[in-house]
Amino acid sequence: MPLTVTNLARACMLSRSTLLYYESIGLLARPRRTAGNYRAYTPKDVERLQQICVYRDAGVPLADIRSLLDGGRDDAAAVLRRRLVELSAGIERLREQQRAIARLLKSAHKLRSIPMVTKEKWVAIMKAAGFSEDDMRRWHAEFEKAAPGDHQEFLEFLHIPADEIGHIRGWSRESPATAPTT
Amino acid sequence: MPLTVTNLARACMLSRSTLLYYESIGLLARPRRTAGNYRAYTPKDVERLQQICVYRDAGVPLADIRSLLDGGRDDAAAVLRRRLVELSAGIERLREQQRAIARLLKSAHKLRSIPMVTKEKWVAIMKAAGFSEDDMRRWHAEFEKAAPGDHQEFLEFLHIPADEIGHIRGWSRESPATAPTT
DNA sequence: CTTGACCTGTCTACAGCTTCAGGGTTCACA
DNA sequence: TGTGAACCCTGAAGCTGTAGACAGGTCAAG
Repeated sequence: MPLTVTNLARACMLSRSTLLYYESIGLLARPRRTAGNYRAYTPKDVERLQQICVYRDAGVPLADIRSLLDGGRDDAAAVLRRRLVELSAGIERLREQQRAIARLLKSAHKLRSIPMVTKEKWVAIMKAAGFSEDDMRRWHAEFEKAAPGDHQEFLEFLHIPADEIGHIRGWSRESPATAPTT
Repeated sequence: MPLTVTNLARACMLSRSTLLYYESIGLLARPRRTAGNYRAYTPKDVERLQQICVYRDAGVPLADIRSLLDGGRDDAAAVLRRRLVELSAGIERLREQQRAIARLLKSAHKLRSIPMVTKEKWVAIMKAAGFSEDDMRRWHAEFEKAAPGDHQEFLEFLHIPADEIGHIRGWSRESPATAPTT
């Protein structure tokens, strides 16, 4: 009546695959085998697995668990304290997501339209992408020259009022598309 | 001056790879290309990406984001509320881990020895694995017959006192290893 | 014309598993 | 003795979302 892999897995609330995986990465030693080549776990294997589970339940990465149990000399307490810090960060991240969702739901009636790209946002994006004011002027000029229709559409897309659109397209036509940077 | 992939990525605090990945899975449309085959993103692309980022920041899986933006008709609010529930569960899991670590650290002086396998634990494991009292008796008998030395070692391993070990091995030898289940 | 900073697509890796394909073993029951 | 269910085996591939490396194309400036 050897202790087989599925039985041990059930006893430890893990899946058979998980045990096999642990064995494959060397976290769990290869247990002895029965005549029929079935895994037969010994109490030592079980003890090891239980230790693994303790750390696993604490969310310690498998690599760390291995070094704790094998190398032995990394202080377990240090690893756990490090994990504690990670956990705080993790919880904070999730809370941040909760807040983001709360904000979205609060403006639920606008869900369809978020996020509207406005002139301001577009400029911010382009600036963040490293475009200078000059770059943008040349970009408009280029756009106006190459595809005036699309340019108009684009400006409408940014929800810019008609008169300002006229203004922009005006100076876009005047300024040379390939003007020097200075 | 087209808006290229790296620039857009930087502007949105993503990596180039991420944008390429989104494009590869069809979450982001393939943008138009310049003469030199560079990606040139339009405001529409940018808007799409911004919407993606909004949901991404809320931790919504990419598949859900796609169905929200494309299929359109899964209620965004429903997805967000579902995500909210997941987040609560996630936070609770992390808190549980914190508690587990706290318990471990409280008994720091014992860190070396956790978790000791005792007779009780072993029996619990075997029971959880579906072994009946009878199964275990037969198991002992089998063990005693096949490898008496290992049996002794195993019992010591479980921290069972010497006299009880003698007792167990005694009846193990007497009872037939292959006794019927009844 | 070269230099250097961009861009291109493709491939690999990460964690921690799960699932699959294509078999062998064990055991109770007829 | 045969059959079927419920196990077991190995090895490989797939999953999520992202990061980074690679070899080569493109482009503006000197």
